[in-house]
Amino acid sequence: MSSLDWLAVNADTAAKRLLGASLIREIDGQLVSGKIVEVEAYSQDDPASHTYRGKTKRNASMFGSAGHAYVYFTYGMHHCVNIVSDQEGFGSGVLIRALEPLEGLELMASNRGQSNFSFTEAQIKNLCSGPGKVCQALKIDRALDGHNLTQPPLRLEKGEALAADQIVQTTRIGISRAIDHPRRYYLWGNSFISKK
DNA sequence: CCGCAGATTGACT
DNA sequence: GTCAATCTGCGGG
Repeated sequence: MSSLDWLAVNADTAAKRLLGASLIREIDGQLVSGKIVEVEAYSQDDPASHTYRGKTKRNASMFGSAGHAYVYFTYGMHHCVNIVSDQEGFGSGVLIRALEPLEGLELMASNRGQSNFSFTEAQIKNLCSGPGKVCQALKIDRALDGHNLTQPPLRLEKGEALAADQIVQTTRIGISRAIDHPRRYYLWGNSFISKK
């Protein structure tokens, strides 16, 4: 079932389509999921993209077909997950920067190394408000690099269509090149994003 | 509340 | 050898 054809489009279009979709992780029979509320687009023609200088061992899955995962390790301690977009052979993907937690919040907290999780607003907002946090909460690492997102233990489900005015477009975070390219998108008014 | 330094590993030059 | 699509805690205002 290649039901992720809707991601075989340029990274910016895929990014906007991914807002509102759900990422569902299964860990030992337990479900952990969240709604995608903040993303960034990267592609081979973009100096800020890992694929800008061509295919390497690290970024190979970003050149694969749409709807697969690209997971990389950075800063010596964090993983980040992208959803591959566009055509096979063109290095393109969408970084998942934040989720609105839906299911398995206690397991998320546990995965994040937090104890005494008590569902306060502040604690819930701290679970998945950043790309490193998302991977920690959903226990995503390079073992899932290249994974097909139509299959367990990590799946993607399309959300409801959004009105254009629900999406905010702005510049990306944490990069040093192409810092003026407005390729970051988030849901307007959503309080689970990493930053305004 | 805000800004910044430190942590720590692997991939690429 | 350099540097990274980050997070956290701490110190100052």
